[in-house]
Parts: sequence; structure tokens; C-alpha cells
Amino acid sequence: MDTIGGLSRKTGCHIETIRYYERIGLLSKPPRTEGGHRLYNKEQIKRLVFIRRSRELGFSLDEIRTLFRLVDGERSTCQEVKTVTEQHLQDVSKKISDLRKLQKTLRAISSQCEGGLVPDCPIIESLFEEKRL
Amino acid sequence: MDTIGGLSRKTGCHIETIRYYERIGLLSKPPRTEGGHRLYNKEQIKRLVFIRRSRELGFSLDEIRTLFRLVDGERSTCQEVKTVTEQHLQDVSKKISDLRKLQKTLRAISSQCEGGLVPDCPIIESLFEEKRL
DNA sequence: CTTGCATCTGTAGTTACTACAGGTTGTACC
DNA sequence: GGTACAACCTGTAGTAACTACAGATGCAAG
Repeated sequence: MDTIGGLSRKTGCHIETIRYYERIGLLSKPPRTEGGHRLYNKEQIKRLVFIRRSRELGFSLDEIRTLFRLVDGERSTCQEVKTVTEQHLQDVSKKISDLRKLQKTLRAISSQCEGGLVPDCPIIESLFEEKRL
Repeated sequence: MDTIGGLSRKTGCHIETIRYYERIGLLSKPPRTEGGHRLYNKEQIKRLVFIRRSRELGFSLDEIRTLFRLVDGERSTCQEVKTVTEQHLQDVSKKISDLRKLQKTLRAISSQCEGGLVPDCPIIESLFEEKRL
């Protein structure tokens, strides 16, 4: 059994964050000592690792909630898990392509600027203009 | 002179957002009608376009505040503008590379899953494991 | 003058945490 | 058994950049 501090060290998750996950119902309420300190078992450590790992992969807390529901469901619905993952993958891909466009535009306007003490900075100019991405 | 609704239509910026920008001091307080309705002139439209365009390019409101300070400063410090832009460009590039890694991992774990009604879903398995990105 | 849309202020909600303040518990040491 | 001190507790407020109301007015057309 671990205290919250031990769990924190094992998972690299801040104590406040662990309590936060409990508050929003992502982690279930652990048993307590007489004095009220939380005590965690292996199952709960596993759950928190799952959350951390999913967060690292960019899943939202809501998506993680969905994944837990699927994991805990009687029928192991692998297809649904895959659907959530692929939806998320699409979101990530979309984000990458958006950022690439941004990168291109920023590079373009930045390269036009020579960095001198010119009154008419091409970067500023282009920011005052309507979009032409 | 435009009402807030007109400004909203011209810039594609929600009315609430315009008021929000005013509240946080990003847009200056416009004159009002007798009854208290906001009236905007061309200068303010320009400012809002600047904000929208910068937001589209992913600048934070804080970065935009900095850009305004530079624009309004007596000395037109083009170099500083370029610095802000290139810093932002670096952030964007970093985000892209992070997302690419994510995409790779998600693709990897997703492809391992056949989508059947298997109890041991490889996606779930890998989420219960510590990172190996 | 009335209808009805536009606008007003102020507050609360969103996401995923983080950062306190002010109080209590657990434990190591004497 | 007392005491020092770290670890823990609860509850609230703050972060970014808005969005979404509620409930009250303003304005313009018929």
C-alpha cells in the first residue's frame, strides 16, 4: 500500500493531480488510514499509469473515461477501443497539418524581414492584413 | 462607425470575444452612444483584424500584446518583432515534432489491433504499460 | 407606441491542471 | 511521552482563451 506521495513518485504524477483525478471521478476513492490519509493498492497504481500513458499520447480525460468504460465493460469491445484510437489519430493528424501550414506562413513572413530598424516591418504589415494563408 | 455587431460581422470575431478583448485591455475602450452601445472606428477594426490574424497564426494573446507594444513604440524595432516571430516559429516546430512522435506511436498500437472481440486488446495493453515511445 | 432584435453587464462554465492557505497526521528521535 | 517536521488533508482560486448564459436595457421600423 502506498501513500499518495509514494504513488506520485512511482507514476511521476503530481499529488494535486492525483487528488484532482479522484475529484472528477477518473480514479476511484481509495481507502484511508485512521487519520484520513489515502492508501493505494496495485490496481490503482495500474489505473494511474494508464491515465498518464494515455495523456502522454494526447487522449483527453474524456476519451480516457471512455476507454475505461470499454475496459471495464463485460464484453471486451476491441473494435470500439480501436475506433476511439483512430478518431484520436485523425485529430492528431489534422493538428499536424494545420501546424505545418502555420509554420510555412510564419517562415514566409519572417524571411521577408531583414531585422533592421525599418519603420515598415513586413511582419507587422502582414499581420494587419486579412488572411491569405 | 460600426456597432459591435457590425464589427463582429466584418472580422468574423464573436461579440463576446470582442468584449473579452476589451476587458483584458487588448482593445481600447471605444466611445459609446447615449444609451451605452459601443461604436467602433476604422482604427479599431484594424486592431481587431491584427489580433485575429495573429491568433490564426497561433500567437498567444500575450505575444500579441507584446507585438502591439512594439508597433506602438516610438522606435520601430523590427528586430524585436522578428525575434518574437521566430520564437513562436520554434514553438510551432517543436509542437509538430511532438505530434509526429505521437502519431507514430498511435499508428503503431492501432495497427496491432485487429478490431475483433478479443479480450486482450493490444491497444489497452500498451496503455497499461509504462512509456516506451 | 409597440414589437422585437441588438446590446448591455456580470457571472459561471470549459480543459487539465497548479498553487496556495491554514489545519491535521504520521513518524523519527530524544 | 513529548516534540519537531515532513507529509498529508480540505477547500478555494488561478491559468488561457474564450463561450454561454440571465436578466435588463437600447434602438429602429412599422
